[in-house]
Amino acid sequence: MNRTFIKDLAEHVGESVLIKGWVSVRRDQGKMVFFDFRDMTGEVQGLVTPKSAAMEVAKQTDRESAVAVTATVQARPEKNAQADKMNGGIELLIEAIEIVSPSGVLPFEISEDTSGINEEVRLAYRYLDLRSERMQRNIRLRSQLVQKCREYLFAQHFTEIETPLLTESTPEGSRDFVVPSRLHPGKFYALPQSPQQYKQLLMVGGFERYFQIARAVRDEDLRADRGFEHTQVDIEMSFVTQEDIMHTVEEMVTTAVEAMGFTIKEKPFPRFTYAEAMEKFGADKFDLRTPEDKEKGILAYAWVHRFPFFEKTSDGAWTFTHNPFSMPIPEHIEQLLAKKDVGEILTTQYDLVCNGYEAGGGSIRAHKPEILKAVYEIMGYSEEGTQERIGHMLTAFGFGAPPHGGIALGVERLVMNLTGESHLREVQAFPMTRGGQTSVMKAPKPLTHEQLDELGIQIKPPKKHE
RNA sequence: GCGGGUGUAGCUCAAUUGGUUAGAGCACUCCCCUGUCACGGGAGAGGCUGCGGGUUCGAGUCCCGUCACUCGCGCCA
Repeated sequence: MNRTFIKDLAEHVGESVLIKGWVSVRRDQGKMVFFDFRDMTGEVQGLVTPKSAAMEVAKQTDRESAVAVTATVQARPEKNAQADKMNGGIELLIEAIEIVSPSGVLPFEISEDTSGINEEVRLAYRYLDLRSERMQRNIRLRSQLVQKCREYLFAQHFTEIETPLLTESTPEGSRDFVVPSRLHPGKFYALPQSPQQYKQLLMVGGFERYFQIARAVRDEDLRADRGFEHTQVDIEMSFVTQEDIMHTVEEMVTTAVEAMGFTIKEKPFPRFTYAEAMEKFGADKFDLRTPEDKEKGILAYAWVHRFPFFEKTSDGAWTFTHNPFSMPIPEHIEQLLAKKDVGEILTTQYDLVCNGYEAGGGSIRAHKPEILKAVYEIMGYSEEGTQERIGHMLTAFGFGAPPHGGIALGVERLVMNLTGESHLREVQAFPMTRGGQTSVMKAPKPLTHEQLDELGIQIKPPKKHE
């Protein structure tokens, strides 16, 4: 017999069916035993009557065991119907239960919200935590969002391209995660903080419209809304203006979240200059929702643009505020090339804000070598230093580089907005603890001496604090 | 790196001012129960109070150290 999905059972009243899934709960009344069964499509009640041959197995069928159940679908007696529940009008009259895979005693309760459970325990048994209703909903919602974005982008003639994971350390930005090279002892790859340089090179490579569901990794201390790893919808387009990109992103986000049944507070997304945002909200990210909006789960997107390009570091040097590869706004190009009034130069950077979070950011890039060079000069790099860091980009831009720009949207941030979750871990399948330990498995771990030798790495004994 | 919070049964928590045998709910085991739906009723098992040291006649409780988890700051183009 073919398996029937639980959501389709109502179409099979009077028929014998085979379902497969898990036991959510068993209610044993002695002569009669009730079950709630669950598969990826839904839930249904089953019952074993006194004369059923399944009674003996039913008594030993524990919660969360994987089962295959043969049963007749029947309408519930009227007084026992549950109108508010999925399949509340039907039930399964069980003929046989096969315990496909039994479950031991659960380390914590997964039939209720698990957010109150100790994080270490949840993550040690993350595969059980993932069975809980809330985690199932969050992870599926995440998948749907990515699907909708992909559908939109493919419809707009984007090409999905993967960029390398083992790459070069970026001198700017955050601390790199590094990977030792066996073939080149003493040398290291870095994991990407973003596909920034590769996606720009893809523009030089003639793809014009690129996207990637990209993993990005940064070795900075964790927060509730920030992990070592995150995923971004990474986009880059050629022969476009800032308006074009903002329009495309806005349309993608709107199409995706509205297709999923969410409501957006204001369209087109309101825009604030950085100066306006700082004056009005005291921050470059803010929440435009009223208390009623929050209750209704409404999404309040907004753009922030016209950021300062540079800011002073503590030792008085200039550094970029967002992205050194950005173009200044058109009317400030001369000023940048002349390196005049550096603090007043504005960048083409635009950030997408939603419900108080920064959901993404991007810019028009400097595709002309002299503009990029000027940025590095302002930041105090010598000719040689600039060549060392970004000489390959300057070279590439010398071969008919199209004007281009893009954006990266944080998938976790977007899903947090959709679900109302305030913790990154609730929208990632296998997150880390705040201390950087992985779920289920216990990385990071020491390497064997053989592995270390092969990599040419010597581990110093940890420093003793006096 | 800094600051706050937490750590007691498998899970969530309680335990008066430092005081006798550390309790409860859920989960688990056994018994009873033919319409339950977080079923119900009865009985039972289950504890290195994170770890180490100290103060005290006596420490889950006070002190010092340490570890883990967590929230924020620094950091995060």
